[in-house]
Formats: sequence, C-alpha cells, structure tokens
Amino acid sequence: MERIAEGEYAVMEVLWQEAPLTAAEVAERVPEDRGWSLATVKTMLSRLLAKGVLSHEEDGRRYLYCPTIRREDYVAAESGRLIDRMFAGRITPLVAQLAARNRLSPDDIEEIEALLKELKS
Amino acid sequence: MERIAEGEYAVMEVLWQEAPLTAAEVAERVPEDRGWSLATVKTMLSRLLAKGVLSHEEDGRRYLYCPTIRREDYVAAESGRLIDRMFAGRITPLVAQLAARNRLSPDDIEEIEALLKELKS
DNA sequence: GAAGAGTGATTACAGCTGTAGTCAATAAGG
DNA sequence: CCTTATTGACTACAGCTGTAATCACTCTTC
Repeated sequence: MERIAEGEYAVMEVLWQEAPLTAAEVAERVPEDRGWSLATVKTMLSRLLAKGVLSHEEDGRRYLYCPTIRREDYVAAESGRLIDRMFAGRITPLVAQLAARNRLSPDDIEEIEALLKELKS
Repeated sequence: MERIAEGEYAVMEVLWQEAPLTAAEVAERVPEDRGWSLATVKTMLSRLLAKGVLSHEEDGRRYLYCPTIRREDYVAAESGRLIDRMFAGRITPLVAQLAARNRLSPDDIEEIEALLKELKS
C-alpha cells in the first residue's frame, strides 16, 4: 500500500468522512489549524491521485474526488508497521507500554476486557 | 521530542541495544538487509547528533556514540502520535482494529487479559 | 463580447531523508 | 619516515513533503 504523508493524511480523513467532494469542498473541511490555502489542498489532491489512493470523476469542468482505499485498511497497515518496528510485531508490549504511561483509563480497561471476552466466544 | 526518521531509527535501535559504540561498530550491527555503507551510517549518526538524540564522547581520534533518550520514551511518544491521529486518542479502537485483522492470537488475548487484571489491582 | 471567478495543471522552493563519495588528518605498521 | 587504513567533516544529489504562486481555461454575469 502506498505510503501517505502526514499532511496528505489530513486530506484523506476529510474524504473518508464524506465523498465525493470537489477540491474547494475538501479545503473547507480540512481542520482550521492546518491553515492551508486552497492551492495547498489542490497539491495534496494531485499527489494523492498520483499515489493512487484517490480517484476523480469529472463533473463538468471540475473533479469530484473519492478515496480508492478504505480508511480501516490504511489504518490497519499503518498500525501494523508501527507494531512491527517498535514492538517486534507483538501487541501485548504495546498495550503494556500504554498502560505504563497512564494512557489507559479504568474505562478503557473495562472496554478492552469486554472486547477480548467477545473475541474468545 | 525530536522526530526520528525511519532509517535513523534503525541506528537508534542498535545503540539502544548496546552503547557506547563507534561508528564502525554501529555499522556492523545494523541489520544486513539495509545494505548500508559505512558512509551512510556515519551520515545517520551526524543527523541524530544534530537532533540531539545521541551524544558522543571522544575516544582518541574517534567518537563513542550513546543515545540521550530512552527507547521506551520514544516508543511511547510515537505510539501516542499514531493513536491520536488514527484512533482519536483512544486505544480501544486500536485493539479492536488489530483483533479484526487477526493480529491477535489466543495467546495474545490471554496475555493482555492478564496484564489488565494486573493493572486493576 | 468583456470582465471576473473558479478550476486543474504546472512550476517553485526549502527542508528532510536515503544513500553515498571525497577529503584531510591521524594512527599504525613496516 | 613512508604507506595504508581509519575516522569525522563536508559535500552531493534525487525523491518526498509542506506550502504555495502562477497560468491558461472556461463559465457566468453584465
């Protein structure tokens, strides 16, 4: 799967949320704090097209953009990469890590336990 | 915390494993499949020094390199970034994701359950 | 039909990254 | 002493990224 850069990912998020959209519509929906001009968004869209993770369909004189990959697939691949690199492919150390860093609230713990119980059945 | 690139990270792994080391020693220990020349490793070391994540101590005419940050801190920061970006800061969806992708073996599940039980006490 | 607004395409440019090569200095070995 | 190997410093260069500006078209609206 083609790698998506950090900034480009923000554009993908918009389109995973809602598609198809025009470039202008994407620009409107990109988080404020990026502070991107329309030109920047257009550049991102071209690059994502070139990477094959977006498709565009003509709508008169402009394009409507759509993701060609599913968010969950990309997210899974990306998570896998991190786990392979930093945790030797094992997820338990990741959970342990997060736990040790207080990134797990009691509610989180309950939720995960419920999830695991589900999985075993 | 300074960002560490993918390739640079491979060098950090070597030094987290064993330090201090000379540039040549690091080069020997970098995974074969990178196929890096000594020159490449030296470049990485300089950049990591510039980023402040390594320190060097003179040993005659050469340097001995040491990490200045702990692996677990970096790994925690990096995991946090991914979780913030892709899972809105929640870890449960990440676990769910991994589960749905069959990245969790029955053994993993047991291990995580044990870990969580530990946490609650 | 002339002027303005919206659009994709093309170009720009600096910083980061992967991947070295070269150079000058120095240590080591004969 | 002279040669050779080692070492850090500096330079190189292409591809990716963030961040646009400009251009050439084409609708729309007087």
